[in-house]
Amino acid sequence: MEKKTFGFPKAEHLKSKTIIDKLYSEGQSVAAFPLRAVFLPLEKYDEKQPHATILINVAKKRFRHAVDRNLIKRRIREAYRLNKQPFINELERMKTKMAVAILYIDNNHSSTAILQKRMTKLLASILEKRQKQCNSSL
RNA sequence: ACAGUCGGACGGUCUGUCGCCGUUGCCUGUAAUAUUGGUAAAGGAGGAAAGUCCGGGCAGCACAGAGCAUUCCACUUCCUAACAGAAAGCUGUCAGCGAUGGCAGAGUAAUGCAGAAGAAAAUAACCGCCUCUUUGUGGGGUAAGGGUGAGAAGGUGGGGUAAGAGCCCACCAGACGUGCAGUGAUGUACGUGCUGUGUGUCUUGGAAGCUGCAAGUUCAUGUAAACCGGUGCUUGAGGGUUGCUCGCCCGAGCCGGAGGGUAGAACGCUUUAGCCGUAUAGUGAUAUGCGGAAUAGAUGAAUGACAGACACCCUAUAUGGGUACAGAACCCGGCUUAUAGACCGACUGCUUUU
RNA sequence: GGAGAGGUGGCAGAGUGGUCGAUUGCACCGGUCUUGAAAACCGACGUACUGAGAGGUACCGGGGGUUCGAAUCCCUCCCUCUCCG
Repeated sequence: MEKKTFGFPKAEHLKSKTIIDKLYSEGQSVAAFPLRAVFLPLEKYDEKQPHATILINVAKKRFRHAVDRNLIKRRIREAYRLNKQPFINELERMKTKMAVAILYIDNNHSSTAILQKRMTKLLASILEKRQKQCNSSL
């Protein structure tokens, strides 16, 4: 059963309200302007679940019109979709499942090229922080 | 031609790469039409999807009846499922040379109020004018003139008079009555001297049960039909009855405290008061008949990202720049607001041109 | 998505057709008291334009309308907050 490398199916969307609440209250954050990620490793390790579930959020305060918010969300989604593979592989190696919220923290639009660059950096820094934590806890 | 007014209709297209959503077919898989994964096909935002300002459909709850309140609408006729909307008209007023556009318009029988200013805000006499006279800081007449005000007893001119006044006359504005035209608002002719402004209460006619798809229905998960206090069980606790009252109905629980569980799924969910074409009726909104096409239904929320080409616009050329407003959340009918560009039809013309 | 509530000096908060550019409290400024400060008391106190000054005009989220007259009533746009299974 080969999984697609660039897909972003429904199972990878973060939907559960309980996990989201927990994520925002207990999760840790990492920034790579204009993006910010809040992430939380999950306690249960379920084989059927994907390794990372993602939530993308653009604040209404920053962009009043729905058209603008949709455009940014779509660009972020594309950036994640095209650059997620190294991140997923690493999580698979570490045997962790993770919930991640990606927030947009700028008041201006950003081009797709910039977002893609920033996305790779963001995902790398999440892994770095997670790695440190594991080491220190051991 | 140019400038403008009104109405209608449109609001990018194609190719490639990588994705998302539900539908259908096939394969996988199964006890099974469930579930999982794969694959193919044809689809996948708007004229305003927006604001949520009105009106419905739909859903749940409520609804014996009576009275009293409350809110909204208001020129006329007409359309509609309905409306505070649309259509065709009427009157007044403002803007424009004009086509045309904006705004206002139920009634006044009764009754209340009108700050400041002003003599007085409606049985009007401050100044002024005229007159009488017992010459007093007096009596009477007078709404033409002054000043105040949004508004001062319809307006202008003439006659008339002591001075004046619809007191009389002409013209103008309104009201009422009659005739004529019109379904009607209203217009028009004649007659009657009938004539202050604004705004409440009120009157007349019409409408309104409440809550909204987070409505509501079903399933899953999970426990606690447990514990403490108060009150009640036909001598009626408590509840429903639309805002209130009467009256009526239900009938064994109800209120408070401290705590426990779930925050998932499915249905509702898209085929209609809808759209297109055409014929007939109507000035028109619209109605009726016939024929035709139909594929968004997501739910931390899909309908895209990137690259290229074309098309259109701007600038003197392009190698340059630009292509609006804006994203469905149960569904429709309107209104309002935002909007680059561009098309069709009808009409208007002051200063313009032929 | 739907349903409501509100916007007034620097801040809070009254005013619901006429006396209102605006009452009250806090803050700010000046004075009294004190060696000094606080508290208390007294006084003054919005912004812009205009004017020598006295004063005048405009402003109650923005823009229209009704009215003789609007913070108040009506329409429309903007912003803020609350509620829902």
